[in-house]
Amino acid sequence: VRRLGLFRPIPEEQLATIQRYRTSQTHQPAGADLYREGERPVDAFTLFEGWVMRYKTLDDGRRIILSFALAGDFLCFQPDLEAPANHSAQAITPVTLCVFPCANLMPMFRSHPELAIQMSWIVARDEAVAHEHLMSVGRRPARERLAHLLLELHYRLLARYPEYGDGPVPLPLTQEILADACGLTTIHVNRTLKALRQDRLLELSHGQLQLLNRQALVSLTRFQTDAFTPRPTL
Amino acid sequence: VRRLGLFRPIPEEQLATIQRYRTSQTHQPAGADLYREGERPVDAFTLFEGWVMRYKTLDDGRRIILSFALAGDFLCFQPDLEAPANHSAQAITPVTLCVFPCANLMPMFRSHPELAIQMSWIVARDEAVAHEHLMSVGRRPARERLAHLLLELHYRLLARYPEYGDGPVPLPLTQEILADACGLTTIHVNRTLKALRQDRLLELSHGQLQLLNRQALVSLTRFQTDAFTPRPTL
DNA sequence: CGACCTCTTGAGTGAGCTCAAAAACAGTGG
DNA sequence: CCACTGTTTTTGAGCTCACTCAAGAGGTCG
Repeated sequence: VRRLGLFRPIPEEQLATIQRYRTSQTHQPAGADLYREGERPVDAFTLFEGWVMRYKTLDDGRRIILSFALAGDFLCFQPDLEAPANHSAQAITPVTLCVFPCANLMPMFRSHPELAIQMSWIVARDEAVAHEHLMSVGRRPARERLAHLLLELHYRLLARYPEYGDGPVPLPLTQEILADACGLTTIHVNRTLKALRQDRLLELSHGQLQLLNRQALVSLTRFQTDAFTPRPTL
Repeated sequence: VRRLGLFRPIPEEQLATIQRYRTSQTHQPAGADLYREGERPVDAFTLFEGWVMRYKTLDDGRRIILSFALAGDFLCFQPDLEAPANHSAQAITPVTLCVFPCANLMPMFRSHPELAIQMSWIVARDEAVAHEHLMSVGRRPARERLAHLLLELHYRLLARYPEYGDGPVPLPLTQEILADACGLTTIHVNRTLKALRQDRLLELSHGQLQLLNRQALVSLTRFQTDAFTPRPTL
């Protein structure tokens, strides 16, 4: 029961509340769509385990990945909960989710205002992350852009799973996914990774990421941790 | 009194509350910094009149503009209100602001939960706008990118000031600002604007934007209004 | 009437793209 | 355990969109 939606201590009373509004947890296989741009979402989620990507597509197939969600992140909150979703979300690995029917969210906030405040924190953090990506995609060259993303993910993984320490961390992202997150082509991501590897900055293969020179990476990308420190979980 | 922070009707009781937590309105000249990345913000604002840009810079001067705020938008809400700001905001034109000391925000939300819910709406809308920009900057070529931004601004202006109708709307942005919003160079923005003008899609000069072929612009940029419709104001 | 932005145009370069194809890998069923 | 298939990674060659550098024209404000 301790792990039910909790990645930091929450008062007992509040926990009981949350449990009242969520239905039980579910599993989804890799590749499952959690919700789709243009369709009215029925459920919101807290991610327990696994990787999820949030993305948008243009009708000709161009895609941009908005963010990666890791354990503890909340998915599918949007301004108007009755409106169609403005982006899609898909499981990258098999995932475990805690389901909150969207229709329950507003009542939940109204009866437990503390949760509404927490939600505004969560969304504000998501916005800060989006701003960080905007900076990368708009103003950093491919090398810095990719390095920055990998540093971000490494930082977030380590915050969540400190046991990884200095060793390699699992990173189940294809080069195509990295490309869509950085606004580059798959091919150019490949070449850029090769360069980073040759410069002994990092190693990425077989789904494992190893930072070889964190110092150099941080100064190359001017990496700031602010935006990526975890926030309270619902 | 009707225009004090209100761009849509708000119940009397709620209005009284807001007024209790805000100090009176102020004016700032064009170019004034409202808050700066890395410094702890003291006030949050509702913008009454004028244009504000939110932006981030890298230490070597590269800059990206995250969003433009128009009348009714709320500025300077962030996850941790005690932390240094993660981006800067500057007045583009002279502005009129309604000031909320940051220290008052949390107490205000706690005593009036409805406002916390509205804040999460506002932030979620800002996030959706950021996502839209991410799509542009990451996946659209210069022409579409610039046209999309101009359409967005035109759409938002018209929603706020319907009296402009089909005519030209004031757009007090330099090409350098447009460039930093699109992740392009000033020079390339200039050439791209020239091309859009020659193709009779739009006219932009002397701070006036005129759409000449809205139809073509919408289909060129696949413009969706969803993200940009106004939300409740604080 | 200068001084300073902002806008405009030209010429040349390069980072990242497209097209094409081979090599490595992972999952599947026999 | 292996052949088979589809996905992912890797490499080469050539091109183009957007960038840099440079300089002139136009506006605006003291």
